[in-house]
Amino acid sequence: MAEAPKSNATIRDVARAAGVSVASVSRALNGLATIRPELRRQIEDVAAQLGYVPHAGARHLSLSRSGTIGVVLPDLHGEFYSELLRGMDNEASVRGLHLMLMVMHGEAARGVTALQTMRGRVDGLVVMAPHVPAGELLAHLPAGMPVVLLNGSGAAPGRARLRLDNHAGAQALVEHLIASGRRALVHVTGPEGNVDAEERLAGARAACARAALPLRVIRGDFTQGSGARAAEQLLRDGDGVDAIFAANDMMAIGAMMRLRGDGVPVPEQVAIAGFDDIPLAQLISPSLTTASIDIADFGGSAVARLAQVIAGNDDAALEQRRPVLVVRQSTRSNSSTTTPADRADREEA
Amino acid sequence: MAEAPKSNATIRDVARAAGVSVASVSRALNGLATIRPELRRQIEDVAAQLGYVPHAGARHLSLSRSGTIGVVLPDLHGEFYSELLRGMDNEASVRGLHLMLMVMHGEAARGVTALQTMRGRVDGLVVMAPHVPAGELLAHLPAGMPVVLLNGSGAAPGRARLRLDNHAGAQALVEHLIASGRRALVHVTGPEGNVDAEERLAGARAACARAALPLRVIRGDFTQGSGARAAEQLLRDGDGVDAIFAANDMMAIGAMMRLRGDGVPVPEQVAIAGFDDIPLAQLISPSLTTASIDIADFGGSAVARLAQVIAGNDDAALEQRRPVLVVRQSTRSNSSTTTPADRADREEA
DNA sequence: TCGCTTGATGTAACCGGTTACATCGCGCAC
DNA sequence: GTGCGCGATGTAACCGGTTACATCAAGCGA
Repeated sequence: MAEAPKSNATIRDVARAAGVSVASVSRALNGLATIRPELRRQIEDVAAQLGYVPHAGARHLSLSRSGTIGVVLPDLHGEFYSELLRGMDNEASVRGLHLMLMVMHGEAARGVTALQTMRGRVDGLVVMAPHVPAGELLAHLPAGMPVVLLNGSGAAPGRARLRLDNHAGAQALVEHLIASGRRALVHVTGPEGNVDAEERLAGARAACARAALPLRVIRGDFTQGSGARAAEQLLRDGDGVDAIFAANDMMAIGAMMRLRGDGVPVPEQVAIAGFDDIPLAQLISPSLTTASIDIADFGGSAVARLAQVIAGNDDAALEQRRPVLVVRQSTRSNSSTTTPADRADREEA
Repeated sequence: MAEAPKSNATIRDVARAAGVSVASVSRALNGLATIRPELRRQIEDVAAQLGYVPHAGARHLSLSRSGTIGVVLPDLHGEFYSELLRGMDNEASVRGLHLMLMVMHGEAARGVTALQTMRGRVDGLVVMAPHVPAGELLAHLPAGMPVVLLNGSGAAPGRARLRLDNHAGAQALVEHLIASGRRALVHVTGPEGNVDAEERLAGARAACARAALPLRVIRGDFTQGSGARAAEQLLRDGDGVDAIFAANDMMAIGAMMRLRGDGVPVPEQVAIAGFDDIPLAQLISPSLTTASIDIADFGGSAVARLAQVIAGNDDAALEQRRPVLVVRQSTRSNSSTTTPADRADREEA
């Protein structure tokens, strides 16, 4: 067990106390250059005794490497971001990197300029900003700042980028709904201007168009509450909707709870599907059919990719991930139905 | 809109380009000292043209302030930590502070020594380490590092500290269960060595002792899975348990899903209660009775408190927060029962 | 014995800011 | 006309590390 630091000794204090030069101390403690083993041990002893801990900031300045990467997120609400962060943290921890958090709170303008203050603070950034065009983002970055873009919109030539194939995911989901007999479909969108939301909408539209079915669209904002409101609207209108595809799981869950609260059986009368596959999706009952991203893995990959960019070996390619359709109870086809709730719970338990 | 940085100009580059000294540039850009307004504007222009962005690390070194605080968490799984982090981020953002994340991943030893590397990286730490004695934590901190302890165990004289009154919360919860007619109580604990878990157990024991009722105890580990396993064990034993109090919401939810999956009506046959009041608790159906902490607010307060400590004006007192009992559907007393699931959903919708 | 190589150690410049202190120039009072 | 004070600006030290380069001593062959 290491000694408790008694003071904030500097490397020069250690050098003085050990009767050597700062260079020797630095070398001894970093195990880098050739140094007499005996001297090294002596220096280590003195350092321990003084409770010397290197000043990370100073080291950072001279190495021009901070060992820290910045994570830029639009928000922290809900399980999506916490899973993403968890995956990032895992990967960063393995690589000995620290994570600095930056949440944009929806304020695109302020958030984007805030990125500049990252110069000299982080070695690179993983940016998820679905409401900001990639071009604008990049324009505001300190020159030469390594970046990995997550799911942004617009072109970003020469930049590493990870994207979800939202279109394919949404299309597969809606095709599943249609295949299981649903005909009157509603899509609850994400917030306006959000790329992911727009692509999911497009995917849903494509699937409906191919089947020559209409698609009703209600605007949401990715919050559980907006999903519930969409459900309310449908309850008021009462025009025989038999499937709801929400652009993310939280809205799907909001809608589901609202419908069930009003006695509408899910999935018997209305099937519900989401997008993301947050942990909650399989926990809830009926469990939620969704387009599954391995969110934590996605985050981890982003960090791994950034490490590549920082190291200078990255092909700057665009990597697409295709979500996989996970069919659960919330979209069981009405033909195979028996009784309401309790039976449903059993299937995935 | 700010200019896009074209290079990584330093303050000396700006000084040279503007034909002034670095001191003037520093003064002009920080708006600190007296400087001729005209000169200031000229310097600002040059800086903008060069796309100059101050190097945070360098500034940090000379100011010996990083504007960053470290957040040390035991884990990131589940909604508890994401809510906590969200509250911290909000408060930090208001105060213009950055957040650096450190997750201990349960490895107490490695985690504790890792704290030392925070020297020169952060201005202070908010530490939540329910499995590490406060004394040991503090012993490994760089000297003079401002700290706010969240819910640790052991004494920490002279340190700012925020704690939950786990004992009172658990006691209130169990008293509620007893008051609503439950007699055969089970407590599912958190992981061994976790202070919060131990205090909640003690609170539950106290309530039972006062009512002269026995309390069966099953060990869990705060994960949803362990809650489910506890439920399984009870199902196997089949000895008429009528209430489960889990030491956190995730385990309560795990147990609830497991029981319902097996056809055991909740709350009719078995009442279930958790602890924390994560967002999911009121989302799930039946909604979960729990001891509510305003998690985000708790996190925000911790950051605010740390800011005080850093500023040097903090009384280093221990602040206790008492969770409030939130009664929801999962513990409705069996007397008022009508039909199973659907009715239950309606109450809090 | 001397010169040269080689390995260990020390000296000082540097990373990029901030700021105490020195300097400079100007206006005003004598 | 001089001296003084004062506000604006410049110089250089400093924050705490790393490391290129200089230095020095020891070892070895001629």
